[in-house]
Amino acid sequence: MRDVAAPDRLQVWKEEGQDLGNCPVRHVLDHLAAKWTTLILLELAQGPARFNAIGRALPDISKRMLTQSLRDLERDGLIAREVFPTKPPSVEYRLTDMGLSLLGPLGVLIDWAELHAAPIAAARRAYAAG
Amino acid sequence: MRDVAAPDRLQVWKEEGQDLGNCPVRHVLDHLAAKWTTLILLELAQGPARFNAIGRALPDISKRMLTQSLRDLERDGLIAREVFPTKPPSVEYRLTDMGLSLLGPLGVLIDWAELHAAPIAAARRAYAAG
DNA sequence: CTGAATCCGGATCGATACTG
DNA sequence: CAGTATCGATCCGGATTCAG
Repeated sequence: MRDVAAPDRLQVWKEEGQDLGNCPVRHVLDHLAAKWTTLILLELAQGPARFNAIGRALPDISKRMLTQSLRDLERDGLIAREVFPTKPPSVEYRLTDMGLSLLGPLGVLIDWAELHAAPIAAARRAYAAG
Repeated sequence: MRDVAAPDRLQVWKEEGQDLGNCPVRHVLDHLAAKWTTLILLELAQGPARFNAIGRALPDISKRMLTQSLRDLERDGLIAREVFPTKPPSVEYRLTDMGLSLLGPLGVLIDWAELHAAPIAAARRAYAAG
């Protein structure tokens, strides 16, 4: 059970003298929070896709953010970018093995989020009211 | 296996006409990414704590951010705030049941992050070099 | 088609000083 | 002890425009 292990994690880190403001976990969480990277990962989980195909799948993303998010993910080795020298050129993005392995933990979190979406919304309303 | 379910999630959402830019999952991920909330949750996982105690455990957090992060978590019902009318006053924060239930999924993600921290760092260096 | 470059408004964050 | 108020710097994200 991770419910038992998790509480000790922070203590272990502190004993190891980890920089809590800059630990490896933070980098991962930052990515997940980047507003689009998670959706891109989920989209690519359905198979490789090209730039505009991803853009179409995520209606409200701008080209700027799509480019930036893809670069971030590529930089961390979660997705791979392959250019086909066709005319006009096409670029395909796909999950790497590491990116694929993130889908599991991510799914767990998504399950939690969906399960608790209603209680959270309720707590928010209660907080606003009181 | 969630590795199988996750890829379909996005497709399901789209079929349901979900607003991908504003889905419940996003709210949760935003919190985890808020740079401090995760650390606060881990700290409180070790037991209830008072304002300054949390602050001391997280060396580089400012009072401003600590207050704000605690408010956010309280607002969403992940932590509870109890004021003791002592003199001087003391305020204790503790995880709610819902907050406690988040530690599991969070731990899974942390495990992944720790396991892949080295490969990610390597990918980053390789990207910077190439 | 696939991006890069630029500009800009708003949100965010940290430090400081102050209150009950 | 437990915050609040305010200011300034920085960052982020969106729209637009340009290029290969």
